[in-house]
Amino acid sequence: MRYNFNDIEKKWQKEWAKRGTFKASNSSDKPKYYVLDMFPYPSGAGLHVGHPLGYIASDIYARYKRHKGFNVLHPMGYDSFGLPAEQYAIQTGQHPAVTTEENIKTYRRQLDQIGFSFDWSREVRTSDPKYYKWTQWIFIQLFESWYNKDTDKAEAIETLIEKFETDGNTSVNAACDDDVVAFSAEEWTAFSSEQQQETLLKYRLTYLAETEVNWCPALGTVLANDEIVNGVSERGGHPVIRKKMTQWSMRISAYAERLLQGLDTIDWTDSLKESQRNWIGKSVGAAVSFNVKDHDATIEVFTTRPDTIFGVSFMTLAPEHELVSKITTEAQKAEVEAYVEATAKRSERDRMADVKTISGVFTGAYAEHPFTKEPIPIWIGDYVLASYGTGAVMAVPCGDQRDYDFAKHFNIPIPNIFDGLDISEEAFTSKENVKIGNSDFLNGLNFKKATKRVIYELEQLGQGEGKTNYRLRDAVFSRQRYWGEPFPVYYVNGMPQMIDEKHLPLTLPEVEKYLPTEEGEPPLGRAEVWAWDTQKNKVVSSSAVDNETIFPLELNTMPGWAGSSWYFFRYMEDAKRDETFASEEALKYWENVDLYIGGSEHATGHLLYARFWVKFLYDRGFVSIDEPFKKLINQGMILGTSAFVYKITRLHFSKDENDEFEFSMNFFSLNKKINHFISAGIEYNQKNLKELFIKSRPKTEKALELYERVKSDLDKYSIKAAIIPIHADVSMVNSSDELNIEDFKNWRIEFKDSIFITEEDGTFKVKRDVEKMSKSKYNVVNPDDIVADYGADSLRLYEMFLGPLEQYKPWNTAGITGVHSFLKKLWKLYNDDNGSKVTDNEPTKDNLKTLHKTIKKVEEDIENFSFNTSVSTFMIAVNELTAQKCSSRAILEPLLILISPYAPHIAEELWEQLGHTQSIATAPFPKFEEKYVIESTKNYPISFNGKMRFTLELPLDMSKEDIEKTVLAYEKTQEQLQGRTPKKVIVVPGKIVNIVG
RNA sequence: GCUGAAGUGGUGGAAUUGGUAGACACGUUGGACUUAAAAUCCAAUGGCCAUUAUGGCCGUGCGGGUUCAAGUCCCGCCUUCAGUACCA
Repeated sequence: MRYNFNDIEKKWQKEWAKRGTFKASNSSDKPKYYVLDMFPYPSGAGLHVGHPLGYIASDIYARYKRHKGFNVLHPMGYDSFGLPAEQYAIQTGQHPAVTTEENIKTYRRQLDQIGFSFDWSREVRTSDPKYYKWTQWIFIQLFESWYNKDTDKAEAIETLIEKFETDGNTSVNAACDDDVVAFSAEEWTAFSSEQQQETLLKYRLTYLAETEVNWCPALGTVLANDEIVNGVSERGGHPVIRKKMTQWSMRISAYAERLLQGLDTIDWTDSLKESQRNWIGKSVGAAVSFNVKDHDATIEVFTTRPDTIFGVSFMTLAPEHELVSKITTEAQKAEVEAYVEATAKRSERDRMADVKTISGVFTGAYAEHPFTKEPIPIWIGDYVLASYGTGAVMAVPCGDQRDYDFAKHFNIPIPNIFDGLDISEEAFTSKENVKIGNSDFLNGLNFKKATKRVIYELEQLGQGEGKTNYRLRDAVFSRQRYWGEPFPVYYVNGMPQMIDEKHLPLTLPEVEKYLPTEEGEPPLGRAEVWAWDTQKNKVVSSSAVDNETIFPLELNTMPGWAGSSWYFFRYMEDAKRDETFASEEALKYWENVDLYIGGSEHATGHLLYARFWVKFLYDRGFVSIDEPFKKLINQGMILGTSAFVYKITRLHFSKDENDEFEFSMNFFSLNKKINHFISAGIEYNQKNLKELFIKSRPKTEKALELYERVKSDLDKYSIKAAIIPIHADVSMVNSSDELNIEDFKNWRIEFKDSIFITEEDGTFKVKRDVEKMSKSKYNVVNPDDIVADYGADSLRLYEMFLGPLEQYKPWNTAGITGVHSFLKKLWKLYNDDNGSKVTDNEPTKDNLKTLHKTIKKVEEDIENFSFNTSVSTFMIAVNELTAQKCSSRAILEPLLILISPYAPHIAEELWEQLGHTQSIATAPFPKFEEKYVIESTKNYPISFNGKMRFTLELPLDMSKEDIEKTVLAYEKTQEQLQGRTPKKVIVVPGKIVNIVG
């Protein structure tokens, strides 16, 4: 019987679906375990072999947990809103819903053939109205909430209104906008409805605010930093400017401290926690206000070094700072305006990354030092970012390197306020070993004491206070796109109103084009039916807007991270999805995700937003946990191995210093279009290049002259070829890096008549290089092909075998034969030409030893997510058992269970052959027994001065003293010592012997 | 720039607490089987030197250090990759 993987795999995939083998139950006696993958965006290109890496790992773990007796929830779905579908819609006019549906079908087919144990009955799609109904619902809850800093949690907005009605806002300790003004209860009641709404908006957890965005006027849209290259749009190369825009924001900053503290309670890698900590960016310091001379204005700054306040010699504002236009003097106006304009063209990332070029402009205005009352010049500089802190810094050049560089560059004084420290070369930035000097009442104090004192003095003056600042900014939640969740919002007199939840979902309207409108409104501005009728409670024609009962709807849509911030709860619910986002029973039963696997690129986006929403839902009592992902593992990326063919562009000839020249390849051929390619590795081969030269025919008289001259004296010249590498599709290259020349010629019309300089044996080699797998690099490997040629089990094993899960590693299809032949060997252990050869024979000692050391190793590996090493372990086990001619059921049956999480199809098939009628999926994991692997002797490495010279087999229970005696008496030891007496002998029982001397 | 991660044979990688560096594979070379190819099986395979089996020296990005012993720990560098707030 042969190992017919294609039939076996199809058979079991069908069988699992039919039997509902992997359906999770919401009530079970077994302990629960929730294994989740970050759900994919279904792109038009389908899956390549890099995508399933994490899914295979999580599937192995899920299957392992089933063997270990857990009720496992292992679902999958699609993050199906997103830009690519919209781009495609803009280009082709096809509705994103249609292309998304097609893409999902492809994904599903591809996922199915890899044999994942997903419970597909719980699938979610973020673009499904039944799903985004609840995304909209959560948005409404956020709108109807505020953050009470006293209770340190989100509360219903009604409790805030109550406070306003009884006390005004003076006693309210809330996370809110900076610009709230104090009002009394009476004032509150006297406010108009609009005033009240406007005030509440400053407190709500989602609110409208002016935010800076990258605006591209030509495209009429906002761009991600990513879509901007060198200050212009990636598509089309249009100019991009920073522009303020009213958008929905999420008050994630209210949760900064809890998001930080929560990290201590979850099992994530340190590097990932570190990224989040850094992103949240907590810093403790002081807020200080500086009065501006001759203006009724103050500049608010945050500083982590209030102790250095006497070292301030200038202030720097972000060019976008609102005070800039107010305080700039007539004389400086032109220069300042030019600088502001220039800055608007630079991206934030650009400004942050570029520390070498120092730029800035003096505004002509002065601030007043809070203590000395001395004037301080106010500058603007693009190293200060508007969105960071208050958008202004008090510059202390002696204590901050950027300030120092700025001061040096513009010849601003650098007062030294550190006792006994030299600052003539660079700033002293450490907080350690500081003694403040030259600073009035701070003289002689260290960092800690000076900070405390200065904050006290600032408070006395009413010009500052101690403050903790977070780098984390509120998250912009509006997108000027079509393919996203519509906001359940309409506007009455410019004030946002929520649509009642019983009328949800508010579904996306039809539009004739997916582009922004001519007026620069988002695509929803094109919808003809997009107004809210408050009487009929439904969407009606936009032309019907009368601002009395029919109002305009919000035109922005939600960002990609909206739907992905709560989808893990949706999977928990199976039956009551229409009534609730997830029922209380389901939420209670599954709690949170036990294991989450996904890419590290989500470290600060998705993973932070999801934690924020979960904490919010927890505060409001909708869920019972406040951290969604207990354990998290980042899988690395599988990279492509690109193939390059070398194209010769020029030949460079040299004889001596005075005789050097080049031929362009265009010189030679009669037809310009002929390309010359040279096999990789022989590009400097003189013989080949000279042959090429001789065979060529120059086109012009002048070239012919030169040609003849060189040809007659060719031996004396040395030739170098100038080459450019060109991507060739990896499917045209075999495992020995040889190019299929015919395929390559037919690939593109311009290669048709190319000339190929091959190796001696007629082959043409490509140069390999590792790059990201992508269509444009022609290095994409489709899992469909791998499954067809080698089977899903081989693909699964190979993806794991490639290396550690977290690591980035290149794909190389050639290597898959190794794991494939392993599966064939495994098959042969159970079958020969006449069918099954498994017997009921008693296992030998060796058989048991092999099995049990395999159980131990594999179990440890799975627990440590070291899947690559367990594949090696299986190979070793099968090699050993084959050599032992093992046919014993007592060995081969448990072996199948060990392998089944990795290669489930072949395991099920062999399991069935052994007479089982139940799936292997829930067979109990074999138990490791120490007694089968205990050794009585150890082959000790004997080292001399740390270098291993030979090994010596000794009993493991031999005492240290006896080992030393035996080793020293051994003849090879004496040979090594050559009469010397060892200074020292180190014996580590069970490990090593090292002789020093 | 900032933050995070990674550098070990021709290639992917192994060495889990400092204790035999290169497990397991790929590739390559040689051999068996075959009319031939594929498949399968066997052997060799870090580099250099020497050779009669035996051996010797070097070797985990670079430079130092700690230790009886360093891929592993410490200090200082170099290189590559990722994230950097509207790609998902």
